[in-house]
Amino acid sequence: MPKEVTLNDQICFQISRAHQLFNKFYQEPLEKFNLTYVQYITLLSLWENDGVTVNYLSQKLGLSNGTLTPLLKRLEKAGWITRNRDKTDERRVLIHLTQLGKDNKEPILESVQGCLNRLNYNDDEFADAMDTIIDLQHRLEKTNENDK
Amino acid sequence: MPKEVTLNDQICFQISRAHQLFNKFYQEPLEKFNLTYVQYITLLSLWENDGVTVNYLSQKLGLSNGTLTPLLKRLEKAGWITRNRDKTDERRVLIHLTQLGKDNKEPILESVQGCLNRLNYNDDEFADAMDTIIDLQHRLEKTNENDK
DNA sequence: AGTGATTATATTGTATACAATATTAAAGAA
DNA sequence: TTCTTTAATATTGTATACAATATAATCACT
Repeated sequence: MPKEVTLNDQICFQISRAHQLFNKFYQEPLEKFNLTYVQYITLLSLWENDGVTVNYLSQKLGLSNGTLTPLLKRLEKAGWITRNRDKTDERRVLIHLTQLGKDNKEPILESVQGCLNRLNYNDDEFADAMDTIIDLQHRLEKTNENDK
Repeated sequence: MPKEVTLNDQICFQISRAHQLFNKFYQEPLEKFNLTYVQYITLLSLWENDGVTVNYLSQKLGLSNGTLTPLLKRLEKAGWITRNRDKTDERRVLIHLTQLGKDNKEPILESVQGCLNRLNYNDDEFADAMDTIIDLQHRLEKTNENDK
């Protein structure tokens, strides 16, 4: 007799839930900066590498340019970044952090870290959790590759 | 000297990636049924419990009614479900599977299972991965609770 | 029965998210 | 140099996703 397929047994569903919970989780530490979770992740990438193209961010964040273009415009409007055509290659748009974007790195990271600490992961637990998730990604990527 | 905060070290980011990859992963098995991943998850819940309210689905799926109402209307339009006001309590909308929705349970599950098998999880690995994700959810939920 | 509070769903506004298409610029070929 | 191809970003259309608000029905209390 085949086992019944239930919602809660689906790993995709549990990953979705974790994703939703993270979105909610980040609301509190980011509220005072008027940032969403995805906008924070974008800034995180820019704090690592500034002055990059939309395409670079798209690869790094795993988001399409159809998602990024409006998102970056909102970040620009809020004063965190600038968007400028590359003078040497006018197809490209270069994204740079503004002084505001640079100055707020530490306060934002502190606010987020304060919340992350409340998750109470010790180093081993955290490493194990990351390994499990990365391993899942690899399995999914391998399978997705085969589709092409 | 404090460690640098990088994108790839963020567990939230890795969860997001896994979520995105799952969305892509489900495209292939669901394409022939013209279903999205979230629509599939909704049907999965209805195959467990049919004739439920929007509110019930909202709780079960962890989605707001602002998300579910248009999603259910699309499922209705495609012929998978019906939406009817409860005669005994006209505030409620009861969601029922159509014959099409019932008849396609097995074909859809088979199509999905065929892809899931390609993830190559054995029972122990799968159980461990699920435990890790559920544990993460609990940590996030506990923290989110404190915010209220 | 009347009314205030509660419940259930729908709507609105904003923000992801991506596929497909369009636009423009650069690079390469004839 | 002109033409084709390629590359980079933007736009459009559809689908999540949720907070805040609106609407309507029910419940609880007097």
